[in-house]
Amino acid sequence: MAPKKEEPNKRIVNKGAWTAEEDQKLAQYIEVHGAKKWKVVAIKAGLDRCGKSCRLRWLNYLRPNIKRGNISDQEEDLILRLHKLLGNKWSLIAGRLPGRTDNEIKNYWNSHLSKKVNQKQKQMERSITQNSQPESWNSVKVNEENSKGESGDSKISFNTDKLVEAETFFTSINGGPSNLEVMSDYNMKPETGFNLEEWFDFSNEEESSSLDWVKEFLEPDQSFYGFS
DNA sequence: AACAGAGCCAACCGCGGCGCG
DNA sequence: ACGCGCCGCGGTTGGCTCTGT
Repeated sequence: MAPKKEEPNKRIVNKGAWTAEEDQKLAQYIEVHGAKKWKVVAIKAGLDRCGKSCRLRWLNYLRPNIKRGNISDQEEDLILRLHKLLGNKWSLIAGRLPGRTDNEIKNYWNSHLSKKVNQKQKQMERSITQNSQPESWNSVKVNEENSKGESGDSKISFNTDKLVEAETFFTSINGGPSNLEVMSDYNMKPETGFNLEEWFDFSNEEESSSLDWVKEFLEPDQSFYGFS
């Protein structure tokens, strides 16, 4: 196949790793003009990058208050719990972890936690063939279903086991909803009553840099997936 | 010391949702 | 109502680093 001809008026954009100079240009521009209209940001900042690339770089690397590495046990436990509840909704999970990005959490899950969960699951499968079903079995089964999540599907899947846990979870939080039964249909986006995505919207929260809410959320049982 | 394989993470890609003309 | 462009998300990939042989 012949290579595509470059369109005459099409900007040529850089790809690959960002240089320190590019970082500086982007950060300086956003500091002055703010982070909106990424396509415009890319052009006005003098970067040969697409808007998408600028957005990603800013959100995952340059944005202030970003925490990098060293995910604490508390954060890990929270990721496990939220993933169990939401599946691969990385942006929602990241929204509850101040300073963490969806990309970082996704990477952390794929490289660390998914293995842990799989190991634990296999361990349980072994024990189930030998003995009776362990108490925490349902939790792992639910997670397995979530992990299968179809790509591009914006719906949040629920099954009955998960709903029971979700209700426990939300009612444990001040002001949490108690009408999750309206969400009992599988693959149903909560149209009435409680809206999960709304609950995970922190745009108006003042304490987004604090993990205090986690203390309310975390139950005495620190080993949600059967390990801690 | 050299190589291979595994692990990790930054960045890209494709798709769906949304707003606007 | 429709088409278009932009934005945001989740999945995937490429390349660098680490570890074992």
